[in-house]
Amino acid sequence: MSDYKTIVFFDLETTGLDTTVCDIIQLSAICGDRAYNVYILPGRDFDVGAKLVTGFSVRNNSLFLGENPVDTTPLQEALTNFITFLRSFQRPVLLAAHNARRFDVPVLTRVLRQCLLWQEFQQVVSGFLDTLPLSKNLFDNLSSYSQETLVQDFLGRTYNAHNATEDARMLQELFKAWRPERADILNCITMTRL
DNA sequence: TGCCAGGCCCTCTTTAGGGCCTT
Repeated sequence: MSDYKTIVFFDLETTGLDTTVCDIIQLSAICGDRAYNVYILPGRDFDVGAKLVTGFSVRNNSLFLGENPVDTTPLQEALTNFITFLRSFQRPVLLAAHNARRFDVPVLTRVLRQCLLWQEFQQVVSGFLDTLPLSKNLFDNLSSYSQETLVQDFLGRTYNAHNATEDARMLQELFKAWRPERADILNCITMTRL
């Protein structure tokens, strides 16, 4: 039975677009005023596009955002802490991201399975909400449905896209502005357990 | 040198192709 009590908005920055191999370098989530953010040192090289778009790089085995080094957390610990963060909300919890079904979900699912945390995750998160089809269902004939354009159109502002913290925060703001009906939301959910 | 994601959606479609969306 698909249902939810809490929606947590999240975003990943990764080393590339190939969901079968890319590494997560930043994981951010927000629900109301409560936020989670972590940086992870990738185990593989960045695709050229990802380096340009995110501004992340690795030098001397350290992760940099622009010219600034950032503290990193081992992947296993980062995911465990993420699940602990999610567990603090009223269940069932939905995780929402833009283009979640095609990008964030396969990446997050793969690394959770690799770290043997998928079952623990499933106990907390009942499903994923994809705000890309949600936006298309809610609003016909927009020129673009990219998150950056939607933020410009609905919130009237530009922001630091491709920083996971800002992306997750802006997605939450968009969702508030859209005020979707429960039925609209349930139409765009992928359950974690079938 | 040239390749380098992939599934959904749309249309001048279905014996197909190109754009979108995520990094």
